[in-house]
Amino acid sequence: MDMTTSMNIGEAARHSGVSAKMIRHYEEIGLIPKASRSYSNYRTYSGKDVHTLRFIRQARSLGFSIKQIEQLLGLWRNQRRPSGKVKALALAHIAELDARISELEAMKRTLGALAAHCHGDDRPECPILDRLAG
Amino acid sequence: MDMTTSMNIGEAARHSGVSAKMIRHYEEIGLIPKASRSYSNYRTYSGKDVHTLRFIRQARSLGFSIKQIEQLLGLWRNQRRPSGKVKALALAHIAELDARISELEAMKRTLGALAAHCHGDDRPECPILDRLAG
DNA sequence: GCTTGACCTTCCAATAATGGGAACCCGCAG
DNA sequence: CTGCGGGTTCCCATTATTGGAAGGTCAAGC
Repeated sequence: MDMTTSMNIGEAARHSGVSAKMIRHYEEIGLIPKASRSYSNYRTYSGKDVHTLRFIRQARSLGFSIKQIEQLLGLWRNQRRPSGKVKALALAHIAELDARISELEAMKRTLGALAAHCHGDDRPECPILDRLAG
Repeated sequence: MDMTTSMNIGEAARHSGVSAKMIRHYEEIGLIPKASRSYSNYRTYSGKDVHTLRFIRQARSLGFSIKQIEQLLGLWRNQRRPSGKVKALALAHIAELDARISELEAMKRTLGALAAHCHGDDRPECPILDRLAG
């Protein structure tokens, strides 16, 4: 599949790992440019487009938001980008991940401690409910 | 504030830590029963209602979903509940938390490794973008 | 008694990302 | 001609929460 291969959205989806639904969605919100259309109004994609879609999928799989991916795409396409900007985006995202992880771990810790003290049998008394009830 | 104190939604919000918006929402989706209304159609809440709202807020702060909270409320209100059911809910939620934490940590690990190898200066080459580009 | 401001009401919309489905069009094979 | 496997658009649902508009109500102050 070279850069001039032209394919329908289904093929582009298969080759990129991004669902056809999402490809249309990304176009609609402007993350990717509007695809050119065939005579019968079908969207057509090139190998380069598929490459972009893979980039997006990879970024999504690392938890980047669409807005962040917009930035990343811009930097990717810019041959004169300073890698510092990319790194800054990555570090900011890592910080967000850390914040979310901390939140979840705090929940887990609290809940784990409560569950550890719950008999978990047929008796009704339960420190978990007691805590929730404040 | 005893169990017979009657208050408007704003007060109930202040006392429970749940926003008035969310109280209305919880009523709408059936998580809490429809509040009784004053002559002028204002929702009225008792201290007991506020207690329930606090319970909900606490459960939300531990990451329980609304559906899970529905279950928890049912168990809380049931004097003859088996604590095993509560514990099962808690453990299931802990498992979900674990799964989410693992996902986020995998992202963080990958991204951290990539960032570590990025110069982060004015030069354009960047292993982060290289990885995203596949 | 009237105005003002704080409060309440309902309804509608938006967020982030994705999936599901209906109704309809297109092209090819049997 | 029919059927199937694409494609198209449009609307809806998810999860929890927030924002706002347009309007009714209540208490205080003048």
